[in-house]
Amino acid sequence: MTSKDLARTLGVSQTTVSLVMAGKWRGRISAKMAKKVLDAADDLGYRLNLSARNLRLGRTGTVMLVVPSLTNPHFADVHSGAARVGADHGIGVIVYPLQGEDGKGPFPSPRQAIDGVLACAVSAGSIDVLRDGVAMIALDSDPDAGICSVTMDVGAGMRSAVDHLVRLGHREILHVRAERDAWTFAQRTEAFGRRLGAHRRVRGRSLAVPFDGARARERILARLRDDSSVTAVICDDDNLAACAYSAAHGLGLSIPGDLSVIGFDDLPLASLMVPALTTVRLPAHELGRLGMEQFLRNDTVTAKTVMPVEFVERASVGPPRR
Amino acid sequence: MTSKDLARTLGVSQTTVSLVMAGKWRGRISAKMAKKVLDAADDLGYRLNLSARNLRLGRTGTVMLVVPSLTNPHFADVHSGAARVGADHGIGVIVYPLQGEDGKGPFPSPRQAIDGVLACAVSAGSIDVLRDGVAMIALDSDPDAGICSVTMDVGAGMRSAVDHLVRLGHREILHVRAERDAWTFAQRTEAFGRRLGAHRRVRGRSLAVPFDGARARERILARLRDDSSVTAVICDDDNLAACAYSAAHGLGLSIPGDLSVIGFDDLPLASLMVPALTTVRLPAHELGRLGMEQFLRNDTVTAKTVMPVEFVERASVGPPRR
DNA sequence: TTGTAAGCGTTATCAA
DNA sequence: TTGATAACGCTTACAA
Repeated sequence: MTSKDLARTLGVSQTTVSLVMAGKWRGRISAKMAKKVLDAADDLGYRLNLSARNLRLGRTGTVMLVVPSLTNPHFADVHSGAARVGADHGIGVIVYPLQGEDGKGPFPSPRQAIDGVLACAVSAGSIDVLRDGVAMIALDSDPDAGICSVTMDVGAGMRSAVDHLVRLGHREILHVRAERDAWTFAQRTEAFGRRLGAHRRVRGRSLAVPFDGARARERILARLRDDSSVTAVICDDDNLAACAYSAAHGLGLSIPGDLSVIGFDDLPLASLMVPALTTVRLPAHELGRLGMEQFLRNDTVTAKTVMPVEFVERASVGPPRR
Repeated sequence: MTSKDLARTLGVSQTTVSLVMAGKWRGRISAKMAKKVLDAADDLGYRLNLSARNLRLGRTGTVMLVVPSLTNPHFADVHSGAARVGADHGIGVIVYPLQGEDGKGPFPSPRQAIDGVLACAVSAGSIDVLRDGVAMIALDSDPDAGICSVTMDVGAGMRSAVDHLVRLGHREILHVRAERDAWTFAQRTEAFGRRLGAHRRVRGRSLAVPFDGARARERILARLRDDSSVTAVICDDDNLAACAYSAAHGLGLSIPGDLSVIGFDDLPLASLMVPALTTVRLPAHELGRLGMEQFLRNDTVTAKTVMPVEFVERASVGPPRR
C-alpha cells in the first residue's frame, strides 16, 4: 500500500495524502478531507516508506551512536544524553556496537542510511573506517584525529586518583589498565605514568587485563599474590574495580584495610559495591548531550570540547596498612 | 557526488558504475574498466546513497533490536546473538532502547527504515505500538500477543529457585520483583506465587522495587529491617541481587549465613560478586540467535519457541540460620 | 482547497 | 561488454 494507492482508492491526489500524513495540512486541506485520509490510512494499514521519504528529503533524521560494546552502562548514559537532545530536534539515535559481548571482533557495519555518526571511545583505526562521507563527531576519542571532538579530562581524573593515594601514604600503586586500543585508556595510562614520575619514592606498576570479568579477576589475583607490596590499585573502569574486589576477596585481603581501590566511570554499580567504590565520575550523559549538540551545530570547523571529571570519594580507599 | 556524476565524469554509463560498486561486475565489465571506476570513486569520494538503494531494493538489510534499556549487559548478549546470525545473511542489527538510563520514558521512535523488529522484554503495549507494518518477532515477551515469539522458560527458573530454597529449609522467602510492566517479570511473579502455594508451611512475600540501584537498595533494606523473619530473597535479576547484597551489608547480615540470595540472568557480574551469586542463567545469546533465525525464516505462521533456563549454584545460598 | 508533475539516486531489464 | 530507460514511493513548487 503506497501513498499513490491510497490516493487512488480515495479518489484524491498524492499531494493530499502526503500533506495529511506529514501533518502539514492545516490551512491547505479541509479538516473533513484530512480525517477521511487519516481514517483510510488507518483502515488500509498504510505505512510511509521511509527509504523513499529519506531519499526525497536528502536526510534520514537518524544518527548512529557507535560504541565499542553494549556491556557497559556508561554507554547507556551517553546514548541517553544524545537521544534527549536529538529528540528535541526530531533526530533519533540508534546504537551500533562495534563488537559483540564476547569481543569476537566487529560485526559488519549495518547497511544503514544515517545523517551522521557519534563515535564513542573507539580506536583511531575505527574512526578512519567510520568517517567516510557522513558527518562524524568523536566522543571520548583522540581529539587530534582531525574531526570535531568532545572529550572528558580523564588525565585529570587519573591525576586526582594518584594524588589522593599518595597523600594518604601509598607508595606502591598498581594501575589495572584495559587491554583495549582506545584513546581514552591510553590517556589514563599516560597520565598515570607521568604523575607517578612527579612523586618521589612512589612506585607505579601496570597490569593490562582484558575486558572479561573472569579473566580480569584471575590476572589481578595472580598479580596481587605475586607482588604483595601493592597497597592500592587504580582500575580503568568500575567493572575492573569489581574484579579487583573479587580478587582481593579471593586472597583474603580486606578493602580498604589491606588494599585501596579506585575506579573510573561511577556506574550505578559503584555505590552498591561493598565497600562503596571511590571512583572518577565521567560525565557520560553530558558527553552524549554535547556530542549531539555539536552535530546539530554542523560546524565545519573541528571544534574540540573538553569536559571536567569529578573525583568521588567513597569507602574503598584508606591509608596503607603495611 | 552521485553515481550519475561519477559515470559522466568517467564517460561511462550509470549501469557500469552501479555494477562495479555492487561488486557484481564479474563477467560483465572488463577488469580494466572496473578498476577505473573503483579508483575514481575513491578519488572523488563517491558514497552510495543508501536511501536510494533501499528504495530501489525494497529492503534495507537492517533489523532493529528494541530493548527496554541499555543498562543491562543481558541485552548486549541478545544483540550479540542476533548480530552473529544476521551477519551471515548480510543483515545488520541496530539497537534501540525504549527508554533512557533515567527511565524517563521512551524517546520517540527513530525515523528509521528497517526490515523488521526484534522486540525484547517489552510490554504488551509497546508490542502493539511497534508492530505496525514491519515484520516483528517478540523476544522474552508475551507469546500470546499473536506474533512470532521466542521466550525463555523463566517460570521453570523461578520454580527451581523456590524448590532449592525450600529443600534447604527456608520457610520465609521474599521475592524482590522488578517494578516494570513486562511479561518476563510477570512470569516470575506468577511462578513464585504458584510454587509457594505448592509448598506447605512456606510463606512468600513480595516487594516491588524500581530498576534504580540506589532506590532498590533502600527499599530492600527497609523491608529486611522491618521483617526480620525473611531468610532468603529471590531477585528478578542479578542487578537487583547486587542491591540485596548491599542492603544486607547495610544491616550487618552475612550472605549466605543470615540471608540467602538468588538472582536471574547470570551476568558477568554474578560470578564476581562476593560471595559468588547463585542465579538462574537466561540464555540471552541464544535468544538473540533464535530470534534472528526466526526473522530470516520469515514465517507467516506465528511460531512459538521456548528455551530452557539453567539454575546455577554458587555461594550465595545456604541453609537458614534462624 | 486540491491536483499535476518533476525529481531524489539507485538497480534491473532490455537492447545494442 | 556496455548503455539507455524505467521504475521504486515520496515531497513540493506551481498550476488550477
